This record gives sequence, structure tokens and C-alpha cells, in this order.
Amino acid sequence: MDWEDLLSQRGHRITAARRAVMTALESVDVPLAAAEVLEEARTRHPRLGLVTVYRTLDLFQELGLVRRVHREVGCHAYTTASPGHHHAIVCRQCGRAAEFSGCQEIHALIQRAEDETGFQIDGHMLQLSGLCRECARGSE
Amino acid sequence: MDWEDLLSQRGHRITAARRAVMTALESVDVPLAAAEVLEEARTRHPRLGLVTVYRTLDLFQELGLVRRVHREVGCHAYTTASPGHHHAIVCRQCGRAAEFSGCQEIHALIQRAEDETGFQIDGHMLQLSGLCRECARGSE
DNA sequence: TACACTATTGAAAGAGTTTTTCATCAAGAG
DNA sequence: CTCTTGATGAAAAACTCTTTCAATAGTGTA
Repeated sequence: MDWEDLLSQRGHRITAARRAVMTALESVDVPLAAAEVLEEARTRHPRLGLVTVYRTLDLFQELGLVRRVHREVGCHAYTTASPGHHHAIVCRQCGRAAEFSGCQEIHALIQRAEDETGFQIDGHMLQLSGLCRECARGSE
Repeated sequence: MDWEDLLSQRGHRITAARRAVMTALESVDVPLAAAEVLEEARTRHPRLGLVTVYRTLDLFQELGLVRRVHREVGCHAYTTASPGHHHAIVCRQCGRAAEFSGCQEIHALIQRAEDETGFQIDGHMLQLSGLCRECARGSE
């Protein structure tokens, strides 16, 4: 389903500001911080305000349309997300982000963690980092 | 090894401020944000300043003595960390944090992600969430 | 124990980032 | 086309984090 359809279906309006934010995120494959989204989106919608960017990112995240990318230092960047459960991979050299799906492999780990800690685990946040194909090639 | 020994060994000094910060983190099992560390630590070392808290948390994190806890919203909390590679589990009800070690299970997943995306993966950030024993008992 | 050296500290000011408020605007149902 | 109400953007406030610098206090040495 299209993101515009999802918005409509949930009772949200399709606005120029929201289109500008989504287009900004789609136009690059690097996660963007709010201020960067603003800069990028203003090339198409100059009147856009930073407040709206924050509100829009919040909404999109709630709907699962964008994902917040976490790093040890600084967790303020957002990237588009496919529907469903995915995880992000971020290149530590150029910042490019990709996503991949499926995490059956960690069920065993979760089971073990439950046994060890007594927690009832119902969610996980996993993010991988490394070098993307281009950067790996460059640094050989 | 004791954290004070580790500091000495690396050429850092044992100061009242650093003791206060470490004690604050050890006194609760919930991750604390910098401002919360300040509040807690000031009960024992009233002259402590926020700047020192930030610097101390940075240092401790560098030395692997504390871990930054990430959440979908808000990634500014710190908790004590055992030496070595560990992952955090955070209770989504009371905020309590635990850690567990060992993540052999995700090697297969990493291998698959490398095949799928072409990235050369050399690091991962995994954090589990759920209910701690107490909260799970309470909500039955 | 006293001294000297220098890492560390804390206050103030500055730089960012995110949120709140509120009048205005415009998407979309009827 | 009109109306209703969600959405927007500007300004200001509230936070969060960093930089600067004089004063302080660990720690090795004598």
C-alpha cells in the first residue's frame, strides 16, 4: 500500500508538507536529521517549517513509514522504512543505510535471554553497521 | 577489575565527582539521563556540575564502564555495564535494565544480511525490550 | 608529609535541538 | 462550493549538550 493511502485510511490528510518530507527522505539513501530533512525538502516546498518536519517525522514513525537510525552517539537521523519488521544496516564510512528483513535467527537468543534474566521479551531493536559495497571496495 | 583500578591504570584520576556519578548509576537499576544522574549524584556530592556529569559519562563509556541505552524515542540514558560485549534488556513498564552476554546466535543472521545487502558487517547494536519479572507478575 | 605538576572541576555563556502556543490556512467530506 | 477541522508555520520557550577558563584537588616525587 502506498503511504498516501495509509495516511488517508488512518484519517490523516495528504498535504504538500508531508509530500515534501517523504520526497526528501526518498531522494537520498542516507538517514537525515530533522534539520537536513528541512533543507532538502525546502528545495521543493520553500515555505516548510522545522516544526512541521518534526511533527511529520513523528507521524511517519508512528505509522511505520520511517525508521529512526540509532548510533552509539547521536540518534537523530531518519530513513524511509518498508512496511513490516525490518532492521537497518548503516555504513560507518559514508552513512548510507539499507534494510533487511527476517530475524528468525535471534529467537534462540531471545529464548536464552529470557531464561537468563527472567524478562518476558516482546521486542527487539537490532541495527548492524559496517561498510557498504562501495566503501569496502574503496578501502581495500 | 575494579573501576577505580581501571581508571588509575589508564592514567585517569579517582575523584569525588567520578565516585558520585558511578555511585548514582549503581544505586538504581534503571538507566539514567545526564540530568537524572546529576540529581541523584548531588545527594552525595552537592557541588557536582552537569558539565562534569557529561564528561564523566563520556569517559566511562569510552572505558566500557557504562552503556548508553537506546529506545525508539529518547536515547539519552546510561546504565552501568560489565566489561566485554553485552546487550541491554529494558523493561517497557518500569524502565529497569538488565544485561546479558553472548550473541553467537546472530552470526547466521549477519551472514545472511551480508549476502542480501553486500555490506561488510563488523558491528551490531542489539537491545531487547519486554517486561521484567516484577512487571510481568503484576500485569497477569 | 609537603610540593609541584597537571588533570579535573564547575560556573557561565553559547550553540543546537525539540516543543509549545496560537492565529491562519487548506484538505477533503458533504 | 462551502464548512469543518486537521495541519501549518512563525515566534518564543524549554531543553540538551558543548566550549571556555580560572580555580581546585589528585597523585607521583622528594
